[in-house]
Amino acid sequence: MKQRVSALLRDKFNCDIILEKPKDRSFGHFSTPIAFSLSKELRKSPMIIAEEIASSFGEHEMFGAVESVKGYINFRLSEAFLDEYASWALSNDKQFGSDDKKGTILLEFVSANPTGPLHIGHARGAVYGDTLLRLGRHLGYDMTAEYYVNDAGNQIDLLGTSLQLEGRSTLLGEEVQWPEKYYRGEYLSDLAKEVQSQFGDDALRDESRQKELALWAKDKILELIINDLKAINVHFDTFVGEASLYDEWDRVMAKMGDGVYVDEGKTLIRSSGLGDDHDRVVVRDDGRPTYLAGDIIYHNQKFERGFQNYINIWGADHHGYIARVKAAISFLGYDPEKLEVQLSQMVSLLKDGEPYKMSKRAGTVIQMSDVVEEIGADALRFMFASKKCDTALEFDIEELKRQDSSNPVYYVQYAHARIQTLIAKSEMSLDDIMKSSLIGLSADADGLLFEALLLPEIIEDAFESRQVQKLPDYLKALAAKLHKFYYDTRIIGNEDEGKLLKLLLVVALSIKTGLSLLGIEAKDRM
RNA sequence: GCGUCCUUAGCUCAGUCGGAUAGAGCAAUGCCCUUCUAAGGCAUCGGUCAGAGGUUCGAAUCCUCUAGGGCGUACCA
Repeated sequence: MKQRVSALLRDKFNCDIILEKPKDRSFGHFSTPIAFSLSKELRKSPMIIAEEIASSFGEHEMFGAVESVKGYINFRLSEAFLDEYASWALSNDKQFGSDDKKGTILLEFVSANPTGPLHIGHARGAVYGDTLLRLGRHLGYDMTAEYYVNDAGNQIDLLGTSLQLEGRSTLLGEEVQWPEKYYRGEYLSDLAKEVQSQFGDDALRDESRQKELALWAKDKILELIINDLKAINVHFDTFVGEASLYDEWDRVMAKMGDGVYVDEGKTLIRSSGLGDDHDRVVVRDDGRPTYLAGDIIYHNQKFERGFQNYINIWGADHHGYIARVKAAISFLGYDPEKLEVQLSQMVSLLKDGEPYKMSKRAGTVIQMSDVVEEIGADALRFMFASKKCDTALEFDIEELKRQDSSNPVYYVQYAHARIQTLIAKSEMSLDDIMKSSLIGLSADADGLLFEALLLPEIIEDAFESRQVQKLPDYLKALAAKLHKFYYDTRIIGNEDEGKLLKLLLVVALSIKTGLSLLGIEAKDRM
């Protein structure tokens, strides 16, 4: 709707006019403060300018009224326009809020190391990324969801060591020397048992088999992770393993040209001039590549696959990494601007008001799957999607578990269920309801209709600004309006029953579409 | 130290391409089910938008400084 009004104004005035939604609906559906900025230029008072502009519209089919109030120009959409738009949406529910944007986007997110199950911090990135994915696809972008698997390097060696020590200690009852860093947790005990039964005790003792066990375990763990993600409706199109990339190393190094150099037996990338503090080692003097090396080949591979844009969702602790990866991208001959990195800030947990420190290696992590079990995937998704991802988020784990009926996701779903109940209860057929006209609604009903029809611009805004919380915020507001309307207005048996039910169908459509973009299913009955 | 993200109600958070009276949820208090699902609605309480300057018709929003916090500042991932 906003686009339509905006386009109309652009044609009329030959420039973009800022449109806002007034908080007070008595000011109309849209308004613009344009007269204020014009007043200096035209040397006239904003009031007079607004009055002149408003009256220049005369009768227009899209607007029921265009008025000037205290320098603002307020637009009220015509009932015919709203009715026509709502009817179109109801009969084209799949297209409602969708668009035909063009462009291919590679979205990489989660990419948690395959050394343990996902914890609650990963969940935030997963929910944020998947919501972005659903929004982008709805808008027509051709998006690929990718998971980068760090299946090489120190953490894989450590996984093998940890696995053997765990087995020798708990299964074989040996006294073992624990290194400073190692992985632990229930999943590791389970894996050790599986090693014992599948490969025998020797496999737990023979240090030369660590690597083999580590690679075996990492596949098992990746399966765990994929299942965890599946439980919250997150699916990936592609998985790229770090280890598989190293065949390309020589070619990629040659491609970087002067971007890399050798010093004292180490290979470094010249990132210092490109926003980084200093140059970074990519290959150690013993020939082992660093983590950055893998990322360089990976990003080269990404760009060679030829997407138009790239979005990475990283944990905020990786933010210092952006400059060096972008430096590598420009040395590789690509435009670093095409890579957009969204940081998802830390999730810090409180337990009974006290900070709850998580440590993956000490096994004190709060696993995502445990939280999902407690509160359900819907609530988890709604909660994380509601928070701006660039703010550190803090919540009490006990409080989160307690959330049941007070959870906003139920509030929104309840609104949808109420509508479905009414539709089922009414003796009118869907056809009859659809034939009703939405002209002549009360002010409250008009407000509800307008709110419901805002969904498309919320979707667009949420995706383009990467601020996915705008969608859950909107759904909460829409549900609140619905609940109030439901309370105030008796629908069944109302003389305008058809009209009101049609209005509610539009609301239900927006809620259902909105929820599905959050990876949550709308309920018909609760 | 430097970089970076932040600081809004008792708590958790929205609101920032500068606009009309700063909003929700939770918590607290009180009302509303012989009425389509009370998983709901209504009302009350609660704010120096961290602080100080600046920009202008107008600032929670933009700029500068100060204070406080998170994260980073590895040849770890």
